[in-house]
Amino acid sequence: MYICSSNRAVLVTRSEENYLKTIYHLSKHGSDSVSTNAIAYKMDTKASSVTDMVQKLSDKGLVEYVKYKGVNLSEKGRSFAVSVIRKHRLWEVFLVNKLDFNWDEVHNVAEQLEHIRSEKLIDELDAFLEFPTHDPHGDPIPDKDGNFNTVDKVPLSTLQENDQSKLLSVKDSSDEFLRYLDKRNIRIGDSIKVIQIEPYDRSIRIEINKKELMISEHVAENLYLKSIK
Amino acid sequence: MYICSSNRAVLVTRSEENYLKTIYHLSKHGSDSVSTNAIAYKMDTKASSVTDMVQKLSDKGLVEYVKYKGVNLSEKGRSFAVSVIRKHRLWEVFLVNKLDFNWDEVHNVAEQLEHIRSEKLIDELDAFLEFPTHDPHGDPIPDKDGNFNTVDKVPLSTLQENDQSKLLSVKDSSDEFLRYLDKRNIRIGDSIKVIQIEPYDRSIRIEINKKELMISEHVAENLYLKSIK
DNA sequence: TGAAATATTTAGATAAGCCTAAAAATATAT
DNA sequence: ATATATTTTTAGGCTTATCTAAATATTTCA
Repeated sequence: MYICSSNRAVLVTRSEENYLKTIYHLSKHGSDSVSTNAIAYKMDTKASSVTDMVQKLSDKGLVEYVKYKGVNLSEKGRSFAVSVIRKHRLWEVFLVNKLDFNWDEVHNVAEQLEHIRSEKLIDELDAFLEFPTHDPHGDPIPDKDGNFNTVDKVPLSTLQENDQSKLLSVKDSSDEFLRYLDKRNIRIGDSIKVIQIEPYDRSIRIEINKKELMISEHVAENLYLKSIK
Repeated sequence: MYICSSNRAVLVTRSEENYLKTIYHLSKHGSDSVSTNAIAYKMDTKASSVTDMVQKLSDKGLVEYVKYKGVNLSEKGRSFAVSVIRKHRLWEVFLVNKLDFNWDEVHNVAEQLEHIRSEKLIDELDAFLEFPTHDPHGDPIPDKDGNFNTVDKVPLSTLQENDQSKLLSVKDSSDEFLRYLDKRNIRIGDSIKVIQIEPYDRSIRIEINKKELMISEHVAENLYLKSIK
């Protein structure tokens, strides 16, 4: 019988945590291996640095790595990545709900806070925030065991005319996009109805908060609505 | 006219912050230069490492360093050290007052949190905690400008029989000592009266919370009471 | 299919922060 | 005062995480 433990005896540095997190995010989309270049691009570093690190992660059993073929997280690696994401998102909730941060201001600080090592800290923070299930951008917060509360979501750009649904999260959470949404009073949880899709450029007229608004296809691709199946 | 700015353009690494903090604490006691060995002992590192770092801090204008003679913080260095101490103590208050940490559990976590870089974060945290003036161990929290709320305090071991005063802070804030105090229900703010001093070993019988208690000289040296002048 | 383009890895360098061992300066004590 | 002990610095190495440039593998497409 195997003890398929998550083996937390492994020491993972801050830099390794960042790599694991990035690989996790990149493997959400395409379901196959993550390429060296994709990681380098996302982390704003060089491919050669990625190769070095990926070899180290492989030696530690955190990723499965085949030369020239890219990497996949191991069970252990996924567990670390999810734990970092959990911390990041809980801190974001703290910053927005308890301190006076706007949702476009939390990212840099949360990127630092996510590396604080203390199980008690994160458990107490979770309780203090009353066990939030989603961060300020609508992304789900994994629980202690790494389980996500998954809800089917689809980009607004895939909806049809007259479809109506609730804004669950944003794909792009850059300062610029979030401020764009603020300016138009678009908030997570708002109900959005597709009034008309312009065939020429696929821009969309929507109704939100009883007002009509025009958004580009690009914006629509970055808004996730609850799937209406 | 000199612009005697605190010159925050200097980049200070996490390790440098730790050295500055340690030098600050060591220069509180003896008022002259801090020796290489004293720093090494306090930081559990080697004297040669301290020499390296102290030279770097000197190059950056954060300390005044004379070979073989030790270091003193510059104005700039003191400012960084105090800023780290401010962050450390505010986080301790957060952990104890908002999360469910005991005062003997905060140190390790605060040592990590004190290095988070975000002026907004620390200002908002300060406000959220309602601008606390002291941390859970009774140590004063400097304000944004680095000013401490100073109150004269003296070790309990210097009091005379029948003297009575309030417990302001602890000198030793190790887990062991704090748990020793917990076990005897001794808390910051409690009023303590010296009943009798045993001449043989300078152990002291005190009255606290209407009960009498025997404490060793060593314990008495680690309890700071409000000076009765 | 094979040449050109692209992606990835390797080799060797650098900087930070630490180490050990040896050398040099300072302090102590007879 | 000078020999001994202690403290501090220097010299040279190590590790982590990065980089550039060159070498090698893979992919693309004519």
